[in-house]
Amino acid sequence: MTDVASGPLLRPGVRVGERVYRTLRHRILTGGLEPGERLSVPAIARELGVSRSPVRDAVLQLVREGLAQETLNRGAVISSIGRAELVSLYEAREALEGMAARLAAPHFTHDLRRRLLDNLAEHDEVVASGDFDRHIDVDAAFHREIRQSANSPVIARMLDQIQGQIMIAMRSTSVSGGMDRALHDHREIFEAVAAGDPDASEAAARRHIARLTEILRSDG
Amino acid sequence: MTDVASGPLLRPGVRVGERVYRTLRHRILTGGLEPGERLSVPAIARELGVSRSPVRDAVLQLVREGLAQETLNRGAVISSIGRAELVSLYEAREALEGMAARLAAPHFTHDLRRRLLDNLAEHDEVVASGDFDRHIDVDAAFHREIRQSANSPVIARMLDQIQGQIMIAMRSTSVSGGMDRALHDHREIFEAVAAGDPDASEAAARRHIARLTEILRSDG
DNA sequence: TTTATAAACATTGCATGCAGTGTTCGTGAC
DNA sequence: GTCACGAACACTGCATGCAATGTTTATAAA
Repeated sequence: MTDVASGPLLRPGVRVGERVYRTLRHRILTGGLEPGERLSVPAIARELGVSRSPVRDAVLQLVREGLAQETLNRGAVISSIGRAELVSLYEAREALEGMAARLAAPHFTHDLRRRLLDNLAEHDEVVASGDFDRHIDVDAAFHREIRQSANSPVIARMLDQIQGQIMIAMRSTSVSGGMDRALHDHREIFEAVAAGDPDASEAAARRHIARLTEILRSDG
Repeated sequence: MTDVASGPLLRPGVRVGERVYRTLRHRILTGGLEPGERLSVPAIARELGVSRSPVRDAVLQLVREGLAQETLNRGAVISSIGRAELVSLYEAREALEGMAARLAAPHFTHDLRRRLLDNLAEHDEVVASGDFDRHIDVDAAFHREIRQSANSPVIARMLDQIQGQIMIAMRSTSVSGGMDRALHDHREIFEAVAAGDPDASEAAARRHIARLTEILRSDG
């Protein structure tokens, strides 16, 4: 039992509701809770050893964020992300990742160069070893670096949100366009951003995402 | 007193919390509640004639949406949207409005043509009469038509959210680039979308927003 | 008059009560 | 065996209680 009350609940400065939210979000994103599964407030409260109030707050936040969906008087269930919804997510992601890369280009620093090169090196190993799970992580980390460097909090927040929903969908619909191809795309984005070229950076980032969208639209 | 319990509370199928949320959101967006103002849960509950629970739910949603900000144990206040945050909002908006226009182009219908032409005609009158408030409304309606035609629920939802925060900021920082210029931009977007040209549609929409972003970045 | 202190007050965040509603499961008729 | 019905059960959503915390006001000292 993952009791929320254990560990950093004692630390003041973090609401219990916030901790419950993070716990549930983590479970959803890592597959511990599957699409369609009910989020019973009393059951979760019992399991985590807290009252229903903070659990209710957490569930409402998940709904607001698109990770769960609710029906009146019937509570919330983990979102089932359909094909059409997933396409829409990728459309938004293409636009925002493109803009993030554009904005990151003029903010390119030595430090970012180092982190991106480290990431690409690790990605190389991962692709060579064929470890798909690690690929997912390294891939996500690359994009996170880019969007944090864009220095645009709104874009960063929206991309985080999109990322969460995509991760749910990925459990049922794998839209990998190939690990090696993703790595190749990342190198292109890196080159453009490192060169400080906003147009090329945006174009490279968009191609990368648009390719996945196309796979989604065509293939089953 | 705007008692939430009056009116459609009796109608089942709408949660009280949802009604409180809409009431508060409307007040924030129309200026009834100003940036920095506290959102006292007990006070709002008393005023609206409901208990604290649904009010608390509503306030948490507003925070989640970026319309309010909270501090631990000190509750929430209406967001003050600073210059940097506003720029970030416009950056995200540029990317998303551009993509919305791109997606709307292939979905152009006779019905959409009529609604956009109506809007442009009305906008003409409004500009001629110099009515700035109506300009805001007509302008927003134009963009709403475009993004609803994009048929991408994620993009539509995110643009709605951005629009809300921009409306707060607009009260202190007017970033109008001129009503006539906005109307001119809208005509360009209309032409491109009506022609079914995705690239031109996206480019026109982005120029329109980017111009405002530039005004923001430079001018005080 | 200004500053320090404490006491009164209000609010937050979690816990819990409860009516209304939806769901499940067992019983009996066919 | 299958279906209809109803009772038991569980959950949702709103209301309210309460300890901890923050804020404000009143009083006293300098």
